[in-house]
Amino acid sequence: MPDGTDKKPSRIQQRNRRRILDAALDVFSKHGYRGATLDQIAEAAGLSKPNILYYFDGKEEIHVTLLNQLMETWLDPLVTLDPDGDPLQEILGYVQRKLDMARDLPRESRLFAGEILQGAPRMAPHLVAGLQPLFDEKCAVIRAWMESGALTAVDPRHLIFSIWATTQHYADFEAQVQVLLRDDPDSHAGAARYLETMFTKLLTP
Amino acid sequence: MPDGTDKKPSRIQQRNRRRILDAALDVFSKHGYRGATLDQIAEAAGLSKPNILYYFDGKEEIHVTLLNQLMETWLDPLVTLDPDGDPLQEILGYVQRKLDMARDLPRESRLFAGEILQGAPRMAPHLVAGLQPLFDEKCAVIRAWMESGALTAVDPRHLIFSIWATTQHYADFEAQVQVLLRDDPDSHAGAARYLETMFTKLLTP
DNA sequence: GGCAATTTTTACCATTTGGTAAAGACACGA
DNA sequence: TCGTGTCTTTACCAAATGGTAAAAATTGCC
Repeated sequence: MPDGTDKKPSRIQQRNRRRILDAALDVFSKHGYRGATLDQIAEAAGLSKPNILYYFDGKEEIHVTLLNQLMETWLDPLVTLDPDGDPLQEILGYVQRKLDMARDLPRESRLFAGEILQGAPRMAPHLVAGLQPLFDEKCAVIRAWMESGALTAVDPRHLIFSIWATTQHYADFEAQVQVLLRDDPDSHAGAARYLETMFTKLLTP
Repeated sequence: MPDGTDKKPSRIQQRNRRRILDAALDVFSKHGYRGATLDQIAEAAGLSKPNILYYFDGKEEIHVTLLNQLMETWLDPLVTLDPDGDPLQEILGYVQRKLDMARDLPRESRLFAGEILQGAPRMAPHLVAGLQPLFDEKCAVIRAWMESGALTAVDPRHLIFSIWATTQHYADFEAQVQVLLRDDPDSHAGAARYLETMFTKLLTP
């Protein structure tokens, strides 16, 4: 097994670890943690099961690694929210970025959703250490905007929840959305328009 | 095994089937379909595993039974949407009912969310046969309200999605919400106020 | 109480699954 | 080209899990 204290992962190591993580993202997001098997991941990665376990200590480590990597990507749009920008445009831009992520990274969205749905057994520490401070900080920013009169005053916490819920819904509930929207050629644009309207009307007098 | 063609299920049968389904709802909603084991369900129900299999043909039948029962409960608030009522009040009432359901039936919400998240493998027929027609019907009702000028015109499909997403979010992502809201004594009321504001501002000029 | 039908338990089984040991193949610098 | 460290395969294993057979216990009706 590649020692955890290694200085330089070889090219083969980098390539295979990436392969494994990509395959695992596929499988975990499709079947959930317990529903995914190492055999499935191995086949999707084009490697043997013992070979997978040469690169990772076990199923759980693969899952945790994915979750860790995901955190950064996932929080990035919120990090980008600029206290010095135009309040409404900042919020609308955030909504847009989250909606684009739901379209472009549905596997990541579902991996995250599955983990939270089960009570975040492998992610609770990250939520407290990573998400909570950022959430509080941005809530304060939004609250300041509202107190300055730049935005209609609503509870910033529920505002953020509603942004997460409405955007991620298109990835997490895709199976349902697809049945109900049937052959809508560009539902993404429709969702974008709808959400822009909704949050604009909410936040302006 | 109790014959499927039975006329009258005995009292014992009724009691034990109910126990099993309640236990299974607990376990399935907490761990997902594959994550749940018959042993866990059996223990939660206070019965032995073979005894469980005396009442149900297998794990899958228990799951499907739950899903079938759930459909009715789940769709009921939307069924109640009255074409002859006051448009805004009807929508706001629907939001309220869905939010109450997220609080009162979180297990059901998570069971449903988990099933959809995995691509609705055991529910796709029900979505097409049960949900789709109702969805289309109510979209038409809402569209008519909008065309009559009683509500601001937006895409009714995305409106309904946003209602589902924002309300169910409080049940499905409870682990996250709880971390971020920490010791909010009555977050339900806060969510109710926020959502009422949001949908009112969206749907009125 | 006696007896048939229902319900529950005991004792299993086959498969799946996460994981391991150790031998073999391979890469690459001296 | 040789040898050392890296990577991969083969052959397993123990535990967990969905499920079954059949005996034992219980219920409910006459």
